[in-house]
Amino acid sequence: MNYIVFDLEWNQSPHGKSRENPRLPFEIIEIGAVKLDHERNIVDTWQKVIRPTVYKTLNYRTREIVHIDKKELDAGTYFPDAVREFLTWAGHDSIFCTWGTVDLPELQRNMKFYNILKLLKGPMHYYDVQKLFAVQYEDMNSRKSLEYGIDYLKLEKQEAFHRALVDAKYTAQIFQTIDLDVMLAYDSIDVYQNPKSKTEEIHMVYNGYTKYISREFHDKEAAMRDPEVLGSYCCICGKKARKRMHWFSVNARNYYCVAECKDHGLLKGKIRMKHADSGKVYIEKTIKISSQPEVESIRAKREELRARRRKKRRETAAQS
DNA sequence: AGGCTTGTGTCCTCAACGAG
DNA sequence: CTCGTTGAGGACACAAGCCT
Repeated sequence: MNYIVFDLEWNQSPHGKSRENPRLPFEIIEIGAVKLDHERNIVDTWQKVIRPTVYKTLNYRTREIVHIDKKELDAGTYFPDAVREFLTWAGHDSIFCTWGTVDLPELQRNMKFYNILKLLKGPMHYYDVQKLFAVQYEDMNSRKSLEYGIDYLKLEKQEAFHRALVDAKYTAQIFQTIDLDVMLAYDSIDVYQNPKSKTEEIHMVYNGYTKYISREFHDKEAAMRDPEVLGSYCCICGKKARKRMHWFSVNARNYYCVAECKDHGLLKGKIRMKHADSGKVYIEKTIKISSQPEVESIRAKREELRARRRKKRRETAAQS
């Protein structure tokens, strides 16, 4: 088993949104990758410039960021050939690692455009090094730039950022500093190819929380009627926990609840609605260990929401 | 410039319910 | 019965911050 730390550079329509191809808003122009063995020693690298077929000139903003000239692009590899070679080089039992959450979806969107998405089965586990960096060095929820991470760790900046192999190397260097237990406790799941059937649904148990990714439902209401979606199970023992506060929403996408496990105490649940490509919806549910003060603040949040609506109504009623 | 995510806030509609 | 109030929540806009 190897780790494949990769990075992409991409381009977009040079003439604005009105003249973009809606199936491919971003076109990959370079793939760079570093292979690490199971002890995270660097053992190989791989890099290819991709010859664009959709946007043949660079968007002015892309030109400012990515230092690739037209000659290099014109001499590049046709995307499907490059991806086939990349995946073969990566090997089937490897785990991908990227800085942030966007590279894997972008890779798959480009693959879908060229009708070769079947070469990469999803959903898949991967390591988001940007997230691991936040867990180990920051406040857990921050998302910093790659350069911030390199500066923070005082690693040498020999090569300029924003070439795929360079950024992949920097990401790999940061990845090497992440404690094994942090890494194992915080893997990520890419759901560009979200679960379609009950058997494809994902149930993950982490240190202190669980994650569930559902199959597709016709709409939000159908999802919020499903017993599996609504259930709150203890993230330690897996037993059904008793609801202390029913699912309530702050907006159209997020639902919260509080439950209590007989043996392991207070739990907080969060449901996030996601839109699948097909127009249907699926949900991501996390259940975490909570505490009395946190439950109080959730309750306060709900009360505040109600109070604000009440106040608003009073004001509008007073005006008319 | 554009995509994506997360959090906030506003406005509107719907249904339940009690008062008159 | 109608009306007003209330909770609930959908639709949408906006602002950060990442990514290129």
